[in-house]
Formats: sequence, structure tokens, C-alpha cells
Amino acid sequence: MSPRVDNQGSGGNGTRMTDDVLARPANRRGRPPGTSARELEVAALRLFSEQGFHETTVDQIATAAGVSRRTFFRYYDAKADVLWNEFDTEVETIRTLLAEMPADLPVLEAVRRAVLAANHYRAEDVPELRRRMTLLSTVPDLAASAAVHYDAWERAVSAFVARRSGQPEESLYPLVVGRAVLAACRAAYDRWSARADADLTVYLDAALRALAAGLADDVLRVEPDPVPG
Amino acid sequence: MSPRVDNQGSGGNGTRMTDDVLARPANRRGRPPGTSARELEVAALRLFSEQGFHETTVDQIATAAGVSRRTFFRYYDAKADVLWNEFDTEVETIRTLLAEMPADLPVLEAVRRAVLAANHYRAEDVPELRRRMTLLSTVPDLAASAAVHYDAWERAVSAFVARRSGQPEESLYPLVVGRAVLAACRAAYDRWSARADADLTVYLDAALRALAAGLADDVLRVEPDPVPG
DNA sequence: ATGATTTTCGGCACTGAGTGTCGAATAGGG
DNA sequence: CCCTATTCGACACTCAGTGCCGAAAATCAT
Repeated sequence: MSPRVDNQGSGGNGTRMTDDVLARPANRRGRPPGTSARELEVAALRLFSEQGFHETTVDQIATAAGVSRRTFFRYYDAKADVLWNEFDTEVETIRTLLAEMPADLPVLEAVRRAVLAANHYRAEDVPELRRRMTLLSTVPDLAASAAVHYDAWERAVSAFVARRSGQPEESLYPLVVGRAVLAACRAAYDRWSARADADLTVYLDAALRALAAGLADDVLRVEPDPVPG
Repeated sequence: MSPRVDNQGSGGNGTRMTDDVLARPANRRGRPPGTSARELEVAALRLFSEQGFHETTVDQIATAAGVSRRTFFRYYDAKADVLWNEFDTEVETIRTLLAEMPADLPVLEAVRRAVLAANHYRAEDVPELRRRMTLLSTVPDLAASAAVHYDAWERAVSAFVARRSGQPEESLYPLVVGRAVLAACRAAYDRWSARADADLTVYLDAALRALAAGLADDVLRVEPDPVPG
């Protein structure tokens, strides 16, 4: 049995329509979609921010996007899945960046570069990013829904480490590196979404460098420069 | 706003009766409990193992323990909370052990000793431990329920690091260390529950030493000795 | 244009988790 | 025997999530 979460679990087929690439061949066959995963996400983010997650029903999200409750669940398997689009695409970005890293780079250095490169956001996207990440780490039900998405993130790093170290992906060290790296990044995310005093990449860089330094006592004494970003 | 999960969230008051210490003063006032948190846990673990988590209803767990559905929710806030008793007490153990560590020990060394000391189990408890941990890391709904419990674990370590480094608990490095240490331990847990080839503490020790070594490339090449435990 | 095909949508019914309420059951204390 | 404290069971309710099926809205073929 795999040590990872079994995604075949509760009936969901996993095939979601997160292909908001708006690149439909124009001569698509059947009835055109009445909404999109992105539109549902925006509506949900607004409602969650205004009224809270638990106080918002799926009916309200669907109505705000102009569709029925039933249709919401055609776009997302669960109410709590609606805010994870961008995170999931970031996982794919990191996976791609890692595959392109020069082979002579130390593992953690390659991971650090890939993570930093995947986390540059346009200034106009930052407010939404911050609201979404604050909700994801603050609301218990949303924090719980993170598990499966984090799992994919860790797998991307574990697979890279496994290739580099010539070990199977399920062995101990690839698992440790994947999870420890995500742990450091999550700490940076939370620190950043709680305060607005520096660029996200500053915290990510500091956290990953601390990890590569073995979390030694001497490197833990100084906070990273709060250079406003 | 705290970067941690907001436990006030969905109405749960947090005050559960996990006091299975069977040390009731004997002259207790009202009607005696018809079951216990532990009894519900045992029944749930058996049913989850036999039929699966999603295929087991709360009604079945409650009936197996000889109480009503409503009573189950007086002992646990949610169906998925029923397997976390021992983990939560381990958190308390680690918190205590960390507080007693000699002050001149490096932070990660103190954490490693505390974690290893808290994870010695009696041989007869191992089979149940393994079944429970396999479920917790395999079933999606159970893995999702881990968030709040992991949060407490991380806080215990973060608080220790914060004291040692003289920083506030919410600053970046205590957060990083707390999460990275848990990440390493979870990797060890999963590796151990997936295979039965060594003692749990062997994997925990290897994972934490790798973390303290900065996850450097050279230390990641060899699996820990699979000494049967 | 009309009909066949394809895809999305909406409505309905159903299971089960989780919660509030209230009265009954069961203990000890005076 | 009453009073009080505590747990329990029953009921009702909201809402998440799922299966099913027919309707709606588009394209393609004739």
C-alpha cells in the first residue's frame, strides 16, 4: 500500500474541468458552459470573505455565478476545492521547472530556484492571492482540504529527489525532502499572508535557505530583512 | 490575524471528554457514561478496517459501542476525529519532554531526543498503531482531518524554538522548524506503516538527522539500516 | 431547414454528517 | 423520598454530496 493518500477514495473520478484556458476551438459541439471554474472561484472567494466559509452555502456560490447547485459540483468535487486552482497549476509549474534544472545543481538549490521562480506574481494579483491564502490557512475546513493538494506538491519534489538520488520515490529521503520543503514554504506563505511587510519570495528564500542550512541554531536567530515588496 | 488555523471556526467548543483516565472519584454525581472515547475509537477502528471509512456510518460506530448516534457526537466533534486520541496525547508528551531538555542542547538535537522518547510503544500496541496510522495517511477524509492535530504538534515545537531563539512564536523560523520537523516525522511514520521492516524510531531518527544535516545530497543517498524491530 | 448528435444544465430524490432542543434515565446527596 | 447533576435518546432540521434523467443549446449531416 502506498504511504500517500489514496485518491480513488470517495467516489470522485478526479476528472474535473479546470481547463479554463478559454482556448476552445470555437466550433465546439454541444451546449456551451454557463460558467467556468474561475468564475465560480471568484464568486466563492467574495462570499467566503464577506460571510465566512461555513456561512456560505454552495447554493449561494452557484447562484452568484448564475448556475444551479448541481452544476457547481460538476466543476468541483467539494465546496472546499473551489480555491485551489492556482495552487494546483503552481505545482505543475514547479514540476516543469525542476525537470529543466541543470543536473549538476545540488538538490535543495534546484528546488529553491524552482520554488522562487514559480512564485512571482503580478502586483495586481497580489490582493486576491493574499485573501485566498489567508482563508486557506485560517478556516479549518479549508485547511483540511489542503491535504490532497499538498500531496501533489510534495510528490513533485519527491519525484525530483528520487531521480537525482537514484532511489524509488516512496523511500524515506525523497519523502522527507518533499514534505520538509513544502513545510518551509507553507511557513513562508503564512508569515507573508499574515503580514504585508515584504515580498513573498523574500520569505520563501529565507525559509528554504534555513532548511538547507540544517535549521541550525545560529541561522535561526535573525528574521529576514523586511524589505517592502 | 494568526497564521494558524482558527479553531473557533465551525461552532465546535473544543471541550471534548477525552479524559479516559478511568480515575473517576467513584462518588460521581449524575448518570454514568454508557461508553467512553476509547471504546468508540476501538469500534470505529475495527469498522473502518473491515468496511472502509466512507462505508461506515456514525450510526454503526455508535451502535457497536452500545450508544446512540447523538451520543457519538458528544464524544467527538466529527466522524474523522475518532482516531486521533493517541496522537493528541503524544503532542502533550513531546511538549513536556521539550520543556525538560537541558538548555545547552542544540534545538534540533533536543527535538530529536524528545520525538524519539515519545515514540516508544509496547510491542502489543504496535499492530493497532500500524492499522490506525495506515488509515490516517491513506483515507482522504482522514488525512484531511489531520490538519488541526498537526497544527498542535507544530505549535509545540514552534513554541520551544521560539523560547530558545528568543523570537515570537509566530515569526518565520519557529514556524519553519515546527513544520519541517513534523514533515520529517510524517515521512518516517508513513514509511514505517507502509513497510514492517524496522522499528519506528529507526526511521524517525534517520529522518530527523537528515533534516539537521540540511538535507544535503550526500546524506540522502543511503536508506537507513532496515534492522527488524 | 430539419433531424441527429453532443455537451451542459436543472430539477428531483436520496444518503449521511453535524447541530439544537428537550425530556427521560440514572446516579449521589440531604 | 425529593433535589440536583450528568448522560443519554429521540426528533427535527440544514446542508454537503451523489445518481438519475430529461431539457436546453450548440454543431454537423442531409
